[in-house]
Formats: sequence, structure tokens, C-alpha cells
Amino acid sequence: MKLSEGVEWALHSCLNLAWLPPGRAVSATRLAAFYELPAAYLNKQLQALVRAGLLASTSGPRGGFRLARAPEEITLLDVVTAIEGPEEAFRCEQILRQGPGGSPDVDYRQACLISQAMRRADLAWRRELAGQTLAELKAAVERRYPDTPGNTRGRFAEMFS
Amino acid sequence: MKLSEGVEWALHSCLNLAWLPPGRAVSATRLAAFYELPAAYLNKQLQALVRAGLLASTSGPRGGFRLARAPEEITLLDVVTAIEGPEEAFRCEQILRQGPGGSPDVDYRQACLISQAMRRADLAWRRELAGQTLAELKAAVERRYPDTPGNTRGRFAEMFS
DNA sequence: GACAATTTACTCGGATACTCTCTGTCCGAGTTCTGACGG
DNA sequence: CCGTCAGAACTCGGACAGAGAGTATCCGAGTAAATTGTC
Repeated sequence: MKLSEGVEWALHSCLNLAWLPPGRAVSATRLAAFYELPAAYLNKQLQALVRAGLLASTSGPRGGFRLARAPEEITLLDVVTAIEGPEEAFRCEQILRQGPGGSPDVDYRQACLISQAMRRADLAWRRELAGQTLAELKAAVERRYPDTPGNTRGRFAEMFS
Repeated sequence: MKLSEGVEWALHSCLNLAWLPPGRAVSATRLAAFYELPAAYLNKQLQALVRAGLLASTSGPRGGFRLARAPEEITLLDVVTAIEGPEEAFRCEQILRQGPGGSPDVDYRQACLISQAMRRADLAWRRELAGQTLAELKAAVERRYPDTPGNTRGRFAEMFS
């Protein structure tokens, strides 16, 4: 039970993109340089965000990635799901089917109480993540660390020089 | 983000053990035969439960595994943690440390708001799992599927013949 | 018949291969900008 | 001086290797029961 490393990268990158002027695209190379990450691999993760409709990408010079929606419309769950996939953490292989009294016709993902309990926990996790948007996170950071937006914009600006 | 297959096996096996007379031990071979699981690998998972103090093991003929505590004292989180380990799902590698204004002295697992948000979700998941004991699960199954305890005991009994 | 020693069968436990996902890297297709060239 | 066109630089996107955890298996140490032999 561990999340991919790309989740952390994706969350920080989305937050950084949220501080840029709308429409401004940043290449994977520059986003990677921000935290000294491997550029090609970060690019791979960002592609997943594009496929999920969270980011939009542009090719060629001055191209790169930008948010595809307003930060208010992007939840943390959206980002996590884009990287990790939509499957829930607990894999019910329906082993009850092999047990005594097991039937091939029953969907034990619904009938098995263990499966239900694990799904409840999974939903609690997702609910927590879905309850916070990128905009709220951005605002919280600006309250606690007021210099961050300026620093971020400045760092990207000097990358363009 | 996916749990090991052993989690499902461990939960079902613990539940089966809870239906046996107290003190009665069942070998990994028989527990595996219950759901047609690979015996040696299930044994490996059960060892983890022993190390975690959830099960007690006995060697030799008539030996096997039994619950080390009352079902009321075993939560679903205990079982999951025994198999998956205690680490939380989100791995904060503190990449902020490499960013502009990052300091080697700051613990970004505490300071980073992204890390905090992910930890909140993790705690919600754990709280849900810690809130249900093996005894409650057992009672719920007995309410919904009254035949299960008898069937389980019967199946194990005929294994001993 | 009762007891003790030996053999046997069975159990867990850890050490050992195999597989798949995650991680990391590379190169090609496409696009935009730049610069040269001609009118 | 302005417009057009070719070249170059830069970008994403998917295809290609390497590492680590999860999966599966096997064999040995230890234990309890069963058997045999003796008193």
C-alpha cells in the first residue's frame, strides 16, 4: 500500500502551475528543474494528467503544460486518480467463491462484508481528497507562506531569461 | 496504490479462526484449502500476523495458527498493518527542500501543506479501519449469513477426519 | 498391562527463485520561432 | 522595407531498458503423537 512517487511531483507541479498567469505554459524541463527532478520521468507523469483532462499541453517552443481547468475545479483526488488509476486499494478477488457454499453467480464484491468494510475505508480516503480543491490548497499556502507565489513566479521568470 | 493480495487472505483467515473453539489451532495447509489458496504463500502471510502479535503459532502435529487475542481486541487496521507495514500511503520525499527557499533544516513532512492534506486522508482511511473489530465483523456476518459459522466449523471438522 | 525410548509424521519458519509494476531513459513527430532571401 | 519561405530549435508523446517489491515455492529445525520394545 504505497502511492507512486509521481503523486507528490504531480501535486507540487499543479500547484506551481496554479501560480502562473492563466494560459502561460511551462515545459516539463523547467517544472523538473524547479525541484531537481528527472525531467523525462516527470514528463511521463504530466502526460497522465493531460490524459485525465487536468492539464493541457502545447508542443514546440514556448510550449509546455498549463492547467486545463480553473483551480477551483480540480480536486486532490483528481490528481491522485490521474496518476494512480481509478481502481480502489483493496483488491477483492472474491475468494469466497472457492469456499464452501460459494456460488459463481454471486458478486462477492457486493456480498462479502469484508469487501464492504474495506470499501468504506477507501471511500473515506477518497472523500477526504475530493473535499479539497487546488484553489483551496493554493489559498492555504498563500496564507501560511505569503512569499511563495512571488518566489515561484520569480523562479520561473528567471528560467525564461 | 494497491494493497497486497495477502490482505484479503489474512482477513478471511482471521475471521475463520474466530469461528473455531478458542485454543483450537488450524494449520496453514487447511486454512489455504478452505479457499484453494497456495498454502506456502498463505503461510508466509500468517507469519506476518504472528510477528504482529495477532496470531499465535504451534509447531508439530495438531499445531497451526490460532488467534492470540480476543476478536474484540483485533481491528481491521491491525490486520492490514501487519501485512502492509506501518508506513502511510503517501510518501513525502520533501522535494520542497530542493526548491527555491528550501532549507535542509525544515521537516517538510510537517510544514508542507500537501503532505498535511495527504496525511489527513490517510488518517481518515485508518480511522475507518480501526473503528471495526473482528468481533463486530463476525457478528455482522452471523446476522446476514446465519449458516456461515456452522458451515465453517463443519468444513474444518471434515478436514480433520 | 504399563512405561520408556525410538521412530514417524506433521508443523512452522526462513531462505530461495520468478514475475510484474514502478522507475528511469531515450529518440521521433510536430510545432513555433528565427533568419535569410527575394521582390 | 515588407512578405515569403526554408531551416533550426524546442516541445510533447510514446517506445524502450533497469530496479524493486510482490508473488510463489521449497526445504530444514523443531515438536507432538504414535509405535515398538522391554519390564
